This record gives sequence, structure tokens and C-alpha cells, in this order.
Amino acid sequence: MSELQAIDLTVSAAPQVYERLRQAILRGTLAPGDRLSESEVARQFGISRQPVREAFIHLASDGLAEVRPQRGTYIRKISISAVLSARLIREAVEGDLIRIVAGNADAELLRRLDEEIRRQRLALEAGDSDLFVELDDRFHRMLADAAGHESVWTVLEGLKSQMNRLRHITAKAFDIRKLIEQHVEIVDGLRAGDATRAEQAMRRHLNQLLDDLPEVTRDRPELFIP
Amino acid sequence: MSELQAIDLTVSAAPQVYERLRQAILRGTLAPGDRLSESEVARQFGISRQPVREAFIHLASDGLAEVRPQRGTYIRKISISAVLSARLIREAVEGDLIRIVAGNADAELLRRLDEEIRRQRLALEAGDSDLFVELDDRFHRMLADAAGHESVWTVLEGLKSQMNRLRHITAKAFDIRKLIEQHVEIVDGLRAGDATRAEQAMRRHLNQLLDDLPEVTRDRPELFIP
DNA sequence: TAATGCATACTTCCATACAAGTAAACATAT
DNA sequence: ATATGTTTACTTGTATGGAAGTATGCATTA
Repeated sequence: MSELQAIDLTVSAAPQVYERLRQAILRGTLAPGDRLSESEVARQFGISRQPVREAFIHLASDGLAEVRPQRGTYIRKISISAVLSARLIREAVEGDLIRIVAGNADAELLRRLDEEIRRQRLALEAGDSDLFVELDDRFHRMLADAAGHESVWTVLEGLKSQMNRLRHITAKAFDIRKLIEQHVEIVDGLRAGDATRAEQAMRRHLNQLLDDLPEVTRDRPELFIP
Repeated sequence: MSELQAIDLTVSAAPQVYERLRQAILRGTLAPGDRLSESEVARQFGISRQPVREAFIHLASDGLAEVRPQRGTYIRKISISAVLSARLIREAVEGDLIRIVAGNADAELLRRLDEEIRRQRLALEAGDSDLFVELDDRFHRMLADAAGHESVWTVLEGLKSQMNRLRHITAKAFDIRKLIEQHVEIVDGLRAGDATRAEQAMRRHLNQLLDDLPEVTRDRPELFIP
């Protein structure tokens, strides 16, 4: 692992280390199967082992790392069954949420959603897939907020992060153009005030992963476990 | 907090402390708002502060505790919005799962579900609400397994634990008899092979909380935050 | 009486030292 | 050549001491 920027010593170190490592894992800078060492990471941040150790514990609790006593700490490989479960949960939950939104949607919301889709197209044209992943997060979060269930998002966020590891690692395997068109279909359903149509569009959208997954796992089998 | 049974010193201390504290929180032995101290808990278990501290971090990551730097560590009060979100997610997900099960259900599964309901009635007659909460866990988990999505349960389990804190703390506020009859309706839907009927029964069942919640929060407002 | 300053007893946080387990390289014996 | 035992360099786990921040009670002051 390369040198890292120093942390801010005026506030607690452990949470900062946790967040930095978490981002590195989600972006694929730290790859599934990579080994971490408390002392090595501590040396790179210029702090002692203890706060690093606490960050490891937090990551393990998130399912992003695995601490094997007296052996080492490893970045967890992407669990295919966990990804499939996350997808199923998102389909069920966001399917219900979008029905609620369909009963609420006002012109202001529709305008903001259209604006988000416009930005997604710009990210596509710029070929910036990292930016698209971030905008996709915002789009889905905006819908959860519009349904009046912001706190549902904290759960969905954890699930989405597992799926985002896939996206970042093998970004080009996903047809971003198709995903954007599916976003359009969802918003069209809302615009028509048709809850069932919006729900079906959302479910189709979240089913897309099932089409893409086989290719990804075939190309990079070393990143996955069943 | 009273004296605790000593931990097993032949294996790592921190995970044991974590699990013991977690159970105490879910069962209400440690009440929302209670204060914990690294040194105090360490003394009771007969170990040093460090493993206790690591257990606190893990609990905080689960949303069961809150570490306030230089102030203390507190058992988190039950967040009403978090409970409502958990309920909404469970309704959406278990509604989809039960539809899958309705297409799969064989005689053996129906027999095992009937058996579970029989045990639930025994727990009711014995007035053992702790046992009922445990059996209720098993019932819902059995349905997730039958849908072929065991790993969905690891997510639902975390959500259910938040709701179970409610149950344990104010057990008598819940009409266990009614909950069992709702279980029966779900299984009847499966037996009829009627996916829609099973789903509606499941959704009604998970909506029950909305009826019970106001009374609970009125009786014990000090345990909750919005 | 009310407000302010201070001492004191907490709290979490970090650094450090040591304990105990693991794994791999290497020497030795068969 | 193969198998076995040993050394050595790691790994995580625990204990402990001190640093820094916070709250509280008490004395002092206006």
C-alpha cells in the first residue's frame, strides 16, 4: 500500500483511520483478499497500533474486513450471496418506497430528479464512472427522502456499499447508459402518477445486476466467494 | 449493574464481552440511557480496560451504544424512527420472501411451521414472553430460509433486534395471542398456495407494531428518542 | 442569594511493553 | 530426497501508564 496523507491529530485518530480505510475498500484501492497489518498501517499514518486496531474492529463489524487472530487482517472478498441478498432487499424496499413517492410527487421533486438525471448523462459523457456511482447514490437517496423515510437510507446505504464495490472494481462491465434510461423510466412513472408503473420500473432497474453479475464473476473470480 | 459471571480466559476476551453486553442490551437488563464505564465493566469481568473498550466500539457500530469522548459511554435510547424504518423494511422484504415461499411450500415445511406455532402457544400459556420472542425469531427466520435466502436474514436480524428491545422492555404491552393468530393466517395462506393472501397476512402482521407503538412510547417516554 | 473560579475525580484516548499464537525458512536427521 | 524439529520473524491480544477533556462539588466573591 502506498503512503497515505497524514491524519488530523487534533481529533480522534481511530474514526479517521476507519473512514479512510473504508473508502479505500469501497473504491477498490484495497482489493478483496488484500492483507492488512496493524503495525504497518500504524506506521503509515504515524500513530500507534491501538487506534488502527479499533478501526479494524469497526470494519470487521461492517463486513468489510476479517480479523483472524494471530494470523492477520484481510479485506473480505465480495460475497456473491451477500450481494444477491442486498439486491433482493433493495428491490423489495425501494419498490415500496417508490409507491409512496408516486402518491406524493410534486413538480419540484420531478424537476430535481430530472436535474439529477441530466448530471448523470454528463458523467457518462465524461467517462467518469466514479462520479456516476456517487450520483446514483444520490438519486436513490433522494427517492427515499421523498418517501419520508430518510432513516431507511442508513440501512440501504450499507447494502448499496457492498454492491458499489462491484461497480468500482469492474466499472466498465456495467452499461451506465442503460442504468440512466432506467432512471428515466422510474421518473416517468412518477410523472404519470402511476405507482404500479413506477414500482415495476424500479424493480426492473434493480434486477439489472442479475444480468451483469455472471460476467463480472467470470472475469475476476479471485475477488469473490460464494 | 450486578456482578457478572467470569469470562473464559482461554479465548479472546473482547468478543465475549461484546456478546454479553449485547444480550444484556437486547433483553433490557441494560436499559436505554444507562451509563457504562470501561474501568467499571473491566473490573466486573476481571480483565483490563482494553478489551472492554473494543467491545464498546463494536456495540457503537451496531447502534446499540454511543461513545461520547471524554464523557462516557451510554446505552442508546430506542430511536422511534429507526424502529419504524426497520418495520417498513421488514414488511417489504418479508412480503416478497413469503411470495417466494408460497411457490415452494411442501408438506414438510408446513408441518414444521405448524409445530413452531404449537410451541408459541405453549410459551403463551406459560406466560414466558422471553421464550416467545425467541420463537418468533425462529419462525420468521425459517420462512427466510425456506425462500432460499438465508443471508437475507443476517440483515433482517439486525433490524429485528431493534424491535425486540421494545418487546423485552415492555412485553405485556404486546398481545402475544394476536401475534400467534397472525402467524396462523400466514401459514394458512401458504397452505392454500395463495401468494397474495400470504403476503397480505404477512404485511398485516408486521403492521401490528404500528398499533402497539403509541401505547409503549406513552408509558415509558424516557426510553425513547424521536 | 447568585455567580464565578478552582480543585478533584472521573471519562475516553493513545502509546508502549509484553504475552501468546502462527507460519515459513532453514538446518538436521533418517 | 524426504521428513522432522527449530529458529525467527512476524501476527493479533492484553495490560498498564499517562495525556487530555469533562462534569461536579465547594469555596470564594460580588
